[in-house]
Amino acid sequence: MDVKRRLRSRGYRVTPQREAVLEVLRENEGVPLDPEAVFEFTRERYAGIGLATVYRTLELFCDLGLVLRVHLHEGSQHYEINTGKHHHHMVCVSCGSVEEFKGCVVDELEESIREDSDFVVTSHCLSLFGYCPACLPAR
Amino acid sequence: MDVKRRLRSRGYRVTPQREAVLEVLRENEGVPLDPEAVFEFTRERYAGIGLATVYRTLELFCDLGLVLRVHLHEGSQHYEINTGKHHHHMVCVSCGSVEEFKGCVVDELEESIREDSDFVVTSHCLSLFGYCPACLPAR
DNA sequence: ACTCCTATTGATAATTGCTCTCAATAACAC
DNA sequence: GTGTTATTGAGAGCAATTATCAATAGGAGT
Ligand SMILES: [Mn+2]
Ligand SMILES: [Mn+2]
Ligand SMILES: [Zn+2]
Ligand SMILES: [Zn+2]
Repeated sequence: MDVKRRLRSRGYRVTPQREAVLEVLRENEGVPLDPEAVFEFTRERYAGIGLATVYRTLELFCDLGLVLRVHLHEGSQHYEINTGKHHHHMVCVSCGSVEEFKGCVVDELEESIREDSDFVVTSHCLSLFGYCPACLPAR
Repeated sequence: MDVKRRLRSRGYRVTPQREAVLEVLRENEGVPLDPEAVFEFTRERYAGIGLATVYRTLELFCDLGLVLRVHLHEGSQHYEINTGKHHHHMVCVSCGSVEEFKGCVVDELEESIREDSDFVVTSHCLSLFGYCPACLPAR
């Protein structure tokens, strides 16, 4: 694992809790999970893990760039493994299903901003809302 | 006021609390405020207003389309008067200042999605993060 | 393998942002 | 003015997240 090295090189320790959380996120590639869901899945691998540890681990992994925060504008934050492929999400306002889409025009947008404004953009957050194919017929 | 008419026509009542909140939002056009800030400003006009009333009023105004919810991805929700001009925001990760930008490429994006996917997009949420001109020199 | 230092953990308390409840109040149609 | 009922303020309640802290355990050094 490259992750173990990355943790240790920054003074962090490799714990079974952290390994279990990482496994869960990897198994759910493409499915943004909230902390409660990560907690439940991780308990199946490491029964004694505490919810606070899940929160702490998710934040650490975000800092390390292993994991990405996803804002689906629901009650809680969501997280997904960072595959390196930039993308965003479409959320069905009817059933809550989440679909990825790759084409992100924001890179172009950032350029046009560099012209209009003196603001230097370093990141962005984009989510789309609407109806998934399954929910479309019902209005 | 057109707003009074709009409220009454839907069975809502025109109260001094609602008028005070609307005034505050109008005075702060271009400055997304969180409920606590709206509360504090409104108290200067209507000292006895309760925080719950502010929350209820903001939600009502959103439903009526008078006010827009702004996700700056801070702890709390933000709100701004709806001027009818579609735009998004850039947030300085250093000082927290918020700047508007008009050019939104998402409309084009929604089109390309209509081709790639069966998902029907009805709305979107976009925010940009980076450094404002004032904060740039200091890294 | 043993020791020591200290990062990490789990349980739980505390905090935050927001919503609900309910009796008192006040719009406003008549 | 009167009556109906939408609205209000105070405070309880709630859900997500963060802080606290004593106990535990990773792992570098021996
Ligand atoms: Mn994704
Ligand atoms: Mn704005
Ligand atoms: Zn759906
Ligand atoms: Zn700044």
